[in-house]
Amino acid sequence: MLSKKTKYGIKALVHLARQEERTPVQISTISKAENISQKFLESILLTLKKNGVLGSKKGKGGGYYLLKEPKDIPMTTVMRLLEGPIAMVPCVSLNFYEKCEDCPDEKICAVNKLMLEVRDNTLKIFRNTTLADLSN
Amino acid sequence: MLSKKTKYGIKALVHLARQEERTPVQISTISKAENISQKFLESILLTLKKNGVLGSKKGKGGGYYLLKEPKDIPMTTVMRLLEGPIAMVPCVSLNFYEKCEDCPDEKICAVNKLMLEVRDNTLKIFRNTTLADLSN
DNA sequence: TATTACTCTACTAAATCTATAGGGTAAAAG
DNA sequence: CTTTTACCCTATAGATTTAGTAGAGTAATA
Repeated sequence: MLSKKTKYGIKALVHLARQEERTPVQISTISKAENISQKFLESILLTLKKNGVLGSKKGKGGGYYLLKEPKDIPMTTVMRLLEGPIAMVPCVSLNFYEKCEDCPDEKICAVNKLMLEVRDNTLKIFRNTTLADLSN
Repeated sequence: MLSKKTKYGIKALVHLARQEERTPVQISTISKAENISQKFLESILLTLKKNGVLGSKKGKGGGYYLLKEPKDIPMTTVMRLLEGPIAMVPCVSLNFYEKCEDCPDEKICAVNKLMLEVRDNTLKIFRNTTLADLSN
C-alpha cells in the first residue's frame, strides 16, 4: 500500500509543477487545493526540501517551489524519499539492502526470485516517469 | 513491503511443489524446513486451503498437499489471498477497487496515472509466474 | 516592526503485524 | 480403540507504522 505521505507528496509536487511561474506557493494554498491536512503536508514538504527537491522562501510572499525542472525529477527520487525502499523485500533492495534472517540462500529463494523481477519492472517505471509526465 | 504471511505462504507452497510425490506433508515438517513459526504457518495454510489452493488430510500420514499442478497456480492467486490487493492504491485495484475520498477526478489524478502503470506491470509478472517457475 | 510563513519537537490515537499460548474437536490409520 | 495429526477458536501482547495534532520558536520581508 502506498502511504498517504507519498500520495500527498506526489500531489503537492504535481501542483507545483503545474504552476505557470516558479514563484513560491504557500502551504495553505496547496493544502486547500489538494485536500491535505496542512500540518501533515508541512512535514512532507520539509523532507522534500531537506533532500534537495524543493526550495522555500520565508516571510510575506513566501512558500515552496521546485528546485529543478519537472522533467528532471524522476519518481524514483520521490518514492525513495517518502515511501522508502521500492523493493517489496529488503533482500532485493538496491538502496536499502538487508539479508533475510530466515533465508539460508538467496540464490535458491523463490521469494527473492519473484520479487527481484517485480522490483526491476517497478524501478524501470519510476525511473522513466518524471514529474513532468504526471503534470499533463 | 511484503508481509511475512505472504513470504511464508510462498515458501510453503514452493516446498510442496518441490515434492516428488503429491503425498501430504505435515505442517511441522514445512515449519522446520523453512524456518517458520508452526502456529503462524498453520493459519496461512488454512487460508490457502479454504480458497482451493491446498487440500488436507487428517490423521496419521496426514498433512497438506497441492490441489493443482504447480504450473496451474499463478502468483496472482497467492498474492491476492495472502497479501491482498496487488495495486498500491485502491483506486487502481481490479479486485479491491475503492474511490479516493480526497480525489475529485481519477482521470486527472497523477497518483492514479502512475500507480495504474505500476499495477499493470506487476500484474503481468504475477500472472505469468506460476508456482512451477519458482520451484526450479 | 509587524506580519506571514517556515522550523522543530513532542505527543497520540488507532491500526496492523507477527506472532505466542492454549483450549478443544474431528478424522483417519493401525 | 488409541494415537496421530489436522482443524478451529479465543485471547493476549509487543512492536511498528500511520496519520495526524498541538504548540512554541525562528526568520525573512514589506
